[in-house]
Amino acid sequence: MQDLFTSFSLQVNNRVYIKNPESSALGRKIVESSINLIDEVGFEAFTFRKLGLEIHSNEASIYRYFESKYKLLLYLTSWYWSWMEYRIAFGLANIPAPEERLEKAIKLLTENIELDGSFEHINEYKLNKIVIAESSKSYMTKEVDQNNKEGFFAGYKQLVGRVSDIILEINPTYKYPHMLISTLIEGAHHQRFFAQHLPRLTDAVNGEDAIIEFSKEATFKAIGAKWPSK
Amino acid sequence: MQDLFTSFSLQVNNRVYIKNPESSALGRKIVESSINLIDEVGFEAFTFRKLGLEIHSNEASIYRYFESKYKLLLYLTSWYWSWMEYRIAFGLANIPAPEERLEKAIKLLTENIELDGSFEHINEYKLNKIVIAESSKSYMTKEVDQNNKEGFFAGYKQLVGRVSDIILEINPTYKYPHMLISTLIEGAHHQRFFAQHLPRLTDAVNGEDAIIEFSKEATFKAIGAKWPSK
DNA sequence: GCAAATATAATAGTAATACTATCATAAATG
DNA sequence: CATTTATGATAGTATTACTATTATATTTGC
Repeated sequence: MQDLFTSFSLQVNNRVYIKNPESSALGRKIVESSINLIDEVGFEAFTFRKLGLEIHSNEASIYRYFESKYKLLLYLTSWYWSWMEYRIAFGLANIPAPEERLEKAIKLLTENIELDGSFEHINEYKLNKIVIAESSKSYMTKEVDQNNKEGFFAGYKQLVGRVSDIILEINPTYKYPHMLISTLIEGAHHQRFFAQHLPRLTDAVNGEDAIIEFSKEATFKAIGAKWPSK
Repeated sequence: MQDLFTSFSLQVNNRVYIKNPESSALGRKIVESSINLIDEVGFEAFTFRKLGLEIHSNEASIYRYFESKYKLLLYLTSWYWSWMEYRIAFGLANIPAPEERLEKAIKLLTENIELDGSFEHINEYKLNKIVIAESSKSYMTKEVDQNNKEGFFAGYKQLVGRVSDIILEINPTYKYPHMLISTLIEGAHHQRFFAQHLPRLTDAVNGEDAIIEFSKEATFKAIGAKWPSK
């Protein structure tokens, strides 16, 4: 899988950038360092000026790739969801039983992400932390409808749709597959944040990943099915 | 209930403000107009300068009540959770069956909020919209641990704890009551936002409030109980 | 191998933001 | 009625989120 990915780049809506950052060394450096910097200082304190200093380049040069730091955040989150969909597509290939596919999808969606090194300039571990802590800032804005019209959330919606389809395979009468999956994804992200910063909002259980277990259990019970590994 | 509230003010951690806005006409005006203005322009575009113009007062005067717009947001969200806990305390009083109490609590936590006029200077309808769209910006910050230490999220944690206790009354062996409730609250908020702006992430069902139904169903199934109104 | 196109760097500039400081005036209180 | 306290008016600072201009590399097409 490593080799499959190395000469492979994920698709991101081309309206989130002015110039494709994948197309040049500087562009990749911008993406790579923005992940480090946002992870380090948080999105509010992150500026193109600081990023320019960090990569020994120029603020104005960064603006030739991204219109604003919000667009850069949209780029990062879109990339993430596109990556997640590939992980799921590969992970579920050749699993015939929809219950098993669903269980695997839930695991992939809710597990802790580790650095996997498939993409040289993207640190998936840090990107996951950014998506958890900052991604709501990319859609909880006054521009959400405009951005939605331009297709900036297409990847996320497609991912939710795909996993919902598995639910409908298992239980075609379940009424809320999209709600369930989007709640699950956002919920697991929130729980990872809470576990670190507001533990009273979670329930840590030793010796297991409580967030994955909770997610699986809640999902399968909601649709009235048994999950394979139980 | 209206009369119970009129001479009644909700408790907010006194470290989120410099001077208690409940203590003066200007303070109440600041709170009232900040709700209108944040609802109108969004939290990013909201500034104390604009708020000063709006209320024909002075930027510097507002800074005498709140250290920053983030603290003001913390004030608003703390007030909201404190209000929600009162709604639940009143709403569940005299209901002996824990299943019924849980069902009522879920309804109160996830329903659409309407203006109820119990507090002259607070528009609960708009405040609910603000909490849905902006509250994550009050804790998804680099200062979260510091803020947590100072007790800024105590109201929210207490609310989650209280509802979790009802779950444990119904099913003392359920392992994830806090996760379930915090996921439920955040999830329902997200769903209300998605329903308006990103409907492909939800499932609208005619003639019912799908978000409340989904929340009840998922919660009771997760803990292995039947909900009374079913 | 060189001209022309293109990308990047360096610098400067602007309006707005998120404050702080100072001083004057108005309102409340003892 | 004097004094404390709250508010208003104004100004000032560092930073942000850009845009514009010009100079210098780097790439490419012939």
